[in-house]
Amino acid sequence: MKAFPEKYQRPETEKECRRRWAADDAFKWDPSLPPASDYVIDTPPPTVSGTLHVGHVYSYTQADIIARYFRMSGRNVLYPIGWDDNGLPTERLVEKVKKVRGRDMNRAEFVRLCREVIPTYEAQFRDLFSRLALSVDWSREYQTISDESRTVSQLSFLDLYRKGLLERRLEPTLWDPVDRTSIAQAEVDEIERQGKLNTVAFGLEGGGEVLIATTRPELIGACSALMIHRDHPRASELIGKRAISPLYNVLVPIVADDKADPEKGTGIVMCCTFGDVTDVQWWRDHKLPLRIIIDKTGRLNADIPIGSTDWPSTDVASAKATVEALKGLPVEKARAAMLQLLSERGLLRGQQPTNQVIPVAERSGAPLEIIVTPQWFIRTLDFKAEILAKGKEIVWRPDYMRQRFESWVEGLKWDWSISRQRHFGVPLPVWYSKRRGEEGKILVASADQLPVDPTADLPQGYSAEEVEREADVMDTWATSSVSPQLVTRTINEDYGLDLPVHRRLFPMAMRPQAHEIIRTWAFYTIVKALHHQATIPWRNICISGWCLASDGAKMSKSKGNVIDPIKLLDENGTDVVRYWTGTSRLGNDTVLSPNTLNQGKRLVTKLWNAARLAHLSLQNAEISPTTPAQDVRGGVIVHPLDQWLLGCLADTVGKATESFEAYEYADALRGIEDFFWRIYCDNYLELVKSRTRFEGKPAAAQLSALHTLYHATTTVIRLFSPFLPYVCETLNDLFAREGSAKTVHGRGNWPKLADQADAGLNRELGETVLEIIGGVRKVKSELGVSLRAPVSSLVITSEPSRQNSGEPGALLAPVLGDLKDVAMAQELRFAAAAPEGWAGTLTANQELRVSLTIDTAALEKAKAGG
RNA sequence: GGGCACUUAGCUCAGCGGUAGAGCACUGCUUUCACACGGCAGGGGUCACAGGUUCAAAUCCUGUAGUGCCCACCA
Repeated sequence: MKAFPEKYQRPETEKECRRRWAADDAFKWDPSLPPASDYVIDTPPPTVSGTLHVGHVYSYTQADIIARYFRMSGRNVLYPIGWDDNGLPTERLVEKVKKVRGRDMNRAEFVRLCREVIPTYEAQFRDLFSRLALSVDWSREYQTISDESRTVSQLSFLDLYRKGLLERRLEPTLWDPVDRTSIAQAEVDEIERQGKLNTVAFGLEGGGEVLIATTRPELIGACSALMIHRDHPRASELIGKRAISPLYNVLVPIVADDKADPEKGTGIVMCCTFGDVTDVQWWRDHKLPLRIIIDKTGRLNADIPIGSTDWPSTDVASAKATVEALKGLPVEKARAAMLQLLSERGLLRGQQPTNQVIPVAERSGAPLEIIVTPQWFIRTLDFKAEILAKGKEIVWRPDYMRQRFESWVEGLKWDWSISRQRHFGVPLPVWYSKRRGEEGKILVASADQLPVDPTADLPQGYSAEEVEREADVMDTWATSSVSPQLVTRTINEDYGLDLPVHRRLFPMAMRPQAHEIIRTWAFYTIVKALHHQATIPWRNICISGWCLASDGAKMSKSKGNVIDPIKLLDENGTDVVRYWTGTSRLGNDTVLSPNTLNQGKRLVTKLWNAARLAHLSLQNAEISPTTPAQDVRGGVIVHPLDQWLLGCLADTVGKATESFEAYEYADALRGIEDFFWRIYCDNYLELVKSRTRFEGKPAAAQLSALHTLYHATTTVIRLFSPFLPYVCETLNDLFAREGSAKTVHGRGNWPKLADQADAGLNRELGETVLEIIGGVRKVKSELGVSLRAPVSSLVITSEPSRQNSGEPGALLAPVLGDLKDVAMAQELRFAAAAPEGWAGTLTANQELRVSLTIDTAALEKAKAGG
């Protein structure tokens, strides 16, 4: 064995471990092993859009703990890593860093800038993940914007298009007027703000008026109907009549619909194309005309065909004046202007403040508009039942996270829009024909020409003049939703680069991810697997919670409670930080608590020192340990306390294994820690010291102790190693015999239950010994003397009720020497009753005499039974 | 408005039908002999509240309140 260093040199050791893991290819998937042992992880490719977050540390470490366990347990783990580097977040980052605006540049130039900026940020993530000791296979690193990823993503497009699951449709879409792109339902956030509910008077055809309430008066021009509930007092009077919109004088039908709440506002609401999602539904249900007055930048149009046949006005001239007054104004300003105009004419009849929750774009924060543009949609609404069924086939960890998925699917209102009017993404692989006779025909790229950029390439058999080029790109989720397929490089039986590998690896074993992207990443990945192969993408999904600041609040820049993960690692060391993540189970949010970090620090130090003690005894010993089970059976480990310790260890191994198999790594950690501190360090090491180190002990007892020490220490190191990879790797190496410098994290290196001694071996004896040790410690503590203070006489008696059933000394005979040593007792004897006048505990002059009464019932029973 | 989770010692959490647990913090003691980044002992909780089931409830059921999240509505 190597010499044991005085102190644990953390930064150097961490580096050395990483070097060795890389040199040994320790974390590579081995294709030559039988497929049944495969354990494939669908690692989240982090969005490379800026700052590292402690949340990354938290969730990626949890996944790694699981990965390390499964690898050690013998699975052939494939743990890939990639970077999601395209899409809106990256564009915004590049715009910030380079101080440019993507929309003012041509695509090629902007993409060049993106590719220039990305590597710096990827390097930061690579550095963090590597320091975290993620046991990923770095040789499989990929980018979602690489040629290969673009090919796979476009293959996914081809397959869905061919199956009719992906369509180009001209229809209302959620629109971000700041980023000027269509977005998906999943990218919608909400903000709360103060708004005003305005009561506005509409005229009635043939005289009279009707009052409506609206928070968006600037959309009066887009009004295509008024909606009223059947139970509204004026329902019978109004339904079927036509109203005249103020300022535009457009004739709009008054329509009955039960979604109009008679209690809200005036009970009569205008339907505009489009103010919100309900408008879209009304527009569809009642086949209302489309009246668009807002453009893609969120401003009011100048060109509004009022007066045309499907946009009739009773006073076209004043309508045009209104259009003229509002043209080019952004919605907020148009709203103010409109209210001004209404109030000048006495048409604004009331105003009351109201708390509004309005939908905004997640990325830009801009209030959304709903705009009619041609976009590409993946069909989801027609497949809710199938998607839900697939969700039920997957094991959600924790199980309740499935509910979030299900309520999201049940609440879907839009198909999945994947086209984005942006630059840096995977291009939609299509053109539109301009050939005579097939104008507008969609020309899809062929599989063999991928990856394709329609703005640069052409469809086979067409000239540049014959096509209109699709300039949109896919949303980043359209690509990251095939993250498993990016790894297998194959979509399904028909499309791909490596079908045999895909057949072997897909569906995968496990997806780790955070809960806030269940509605996006988890959902989209499930949809893609369903559409491509009618299957689930993975058998398990592990949902991690959030990391909160130490005050329990969400970390955010504005609160100034953000912690830099690199600093956290510098200050504490990776193992300590990983310990903290390991104490929190899947799905639970956690606070970054100094207490827990401190606990981890203590553990690492204690582990180091306990190993050092064992090492001191073992380094010059000539022993050849086999397994705990064999050494007990083979008569090498003969001492009852050694057997007891190994029995406890077996129990710990069994429980930890069981917990890990259920993905309850936090339970496993707790059990391992419990054994390590309470049984192993606090008691066993104290008990065994004399037998290993003092002269004059029987050789058999010493050999027994040394073997036990070796087994217990090396097993504990392996048990802790998924959590504390660096210190465990280092310690494991120090105990390695010459020429066997295998990593502790190697496949199959998890302690096997079959190799352990019998669980619970000599349990009663061990517990009785602990009771005696505890009793002596308590006496010494209460008397305020050192634990090392010698005891002149230690007398042990049984509980009064047991006193007739025999001498406890006979039962404890084999461990008397150990008890004497650990208690520092010069004399140890058993008595039927406590000696007269001792009264349990006492001191006399310099002498410490201790009398303990213990319950030996269990011990006797065990003796009798065994 | 619907759903989910949580509410246990000052703090962070475990326990989930059978005498209240851990770590940190607190108090006292303890330092040649692995570790003072240690050890030992101790104080501290009517397990959110109210009902119910049970021989027995922190644990199961019902309801209430608070916290967080998800979803929906938002004229």
